[in-house]
Amino acid sequence: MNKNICPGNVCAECGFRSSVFSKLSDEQLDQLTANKTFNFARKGETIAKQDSPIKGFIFLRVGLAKLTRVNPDGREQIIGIATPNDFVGLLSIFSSKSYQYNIIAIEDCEYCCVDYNLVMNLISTNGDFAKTLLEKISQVSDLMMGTRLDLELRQLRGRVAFIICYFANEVYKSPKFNLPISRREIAELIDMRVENVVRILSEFRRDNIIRIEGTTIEIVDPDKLRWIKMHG
Amino acid sequence: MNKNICPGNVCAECGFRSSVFSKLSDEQLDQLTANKTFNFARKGETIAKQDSPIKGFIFLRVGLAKLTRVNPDGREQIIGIATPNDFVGLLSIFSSKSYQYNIIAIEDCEYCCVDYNLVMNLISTNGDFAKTLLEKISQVSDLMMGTRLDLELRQLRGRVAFIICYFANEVYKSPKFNLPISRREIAELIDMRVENVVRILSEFRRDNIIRIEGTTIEIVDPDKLRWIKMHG
DNA sequence: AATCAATCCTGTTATATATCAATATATATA
DNA sequence: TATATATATTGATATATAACAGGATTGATT
Repeated sequence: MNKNICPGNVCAECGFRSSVFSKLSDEQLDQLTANKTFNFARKGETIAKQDSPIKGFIFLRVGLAKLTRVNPDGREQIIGIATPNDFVGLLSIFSSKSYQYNIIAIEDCEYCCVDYNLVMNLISTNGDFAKTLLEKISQVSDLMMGTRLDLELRQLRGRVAFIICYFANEVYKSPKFNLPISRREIAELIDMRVENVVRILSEFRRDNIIRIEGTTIEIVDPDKLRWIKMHG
Repeated sequence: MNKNICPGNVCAECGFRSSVFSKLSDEQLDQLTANKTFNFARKGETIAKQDSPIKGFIFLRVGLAKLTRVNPDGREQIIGIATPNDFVGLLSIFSSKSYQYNIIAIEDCEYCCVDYNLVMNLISTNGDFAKTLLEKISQVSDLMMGTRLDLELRQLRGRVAFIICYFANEVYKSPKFNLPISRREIAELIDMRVENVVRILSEFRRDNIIRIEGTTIEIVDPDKLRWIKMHG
């Protein structure tokens, strides 16, 4: 990892500032900025490794990353996708000395890593900052939990529809997008088998619900897709 | 709900004190104690209702409660069991003005409800308290998430074994216990159908893995049960 | 261009789970 | 006590999903 100058705007204007750190004084923010590293991760590279010690708070500036874990059977499970301006791994940072999940870039990423001890000190001295952090953690946790619970009681078609809508609405905010993960990874994300992911995608294409061109997916019939997401 | 004198030990000696509020000064704790209500809930009664406004922090002193939610399809899902000394609903209390889940007693319960605004003020003024809270939230969230993720990739036999082990090891700390929930509720908890819960329990009994007498369950062959939990 | 490996895709078959039906048992209510 | 109502149970059947097999396509490497 390289400690570099952040190539983007200064922190005060970055998503970095606007979200979790908004309650810090200018002085405290300067202190933080001085104690962070700026990093790149190419697609496929690991940003953090499950069970390895937590070095700091990871703020994803640009790109997408997957959060994965290897379950006891050795099967790999993707538990979520991190998008720009996310604090990744926030969930477990207060309950463990090591990361509970792998964080792996699925697009080229830029991220900042903020010193762990410094943040901990700020929490102790700045209660409003702590409150913001509590809110953020709570949101992230709620969202993830809600997503998993939603997925659990859908069957395969519903799950595939769900994930297509997720990328279109939440990640790319466009009905046409470049699917950043393989069929295998979709399967790992929504707990199904690769063959069935493929099959159902083909089925959706056959029924003119989506269009597939190489790695690009376009939603053609959003109503029907939404219906399947809810009732499939 | 009645505002009563707590019949147990004073807060300073209660689980209440020992966990999340350990970093408070005596003065702050007194303040908190003065602003809490003590309540009973009989088996089946609702302690908090999904989508209703959050009144305060709920601390479960005695008894068991289930956390449920009604998903968009109207199907009821149990997302977890709260045990004594749990802060229930902690997960969403910072991200929402209303409860994300129902909290329903499955045994007679005693619980305290601590004033919301007071806790919020304490967070702002006492950073170490905030940190403790962050840790607690993080733990709860991790545990719940981990449980759901574990359950997701098990099949039915594995899930049933999981839930029996859960009650024996985590809740009652004994191989013989009184199952506090119905077959239907087990089904809602581990995402399966009542008939299959019954069927698999009978199967386990037939195979001399458990003994069932009325509402009592006893684990007879813990090794085999653990094996099924892991590989079933 | 040739080779290899990974991913993608489709059909067939096996297995797990849900659904339906019918009865028994317990629990609440009048 | 009698009657209704929810829960528990078991069997038969339908459906959804996984597993297996074989081929097509893509991408990287030599």
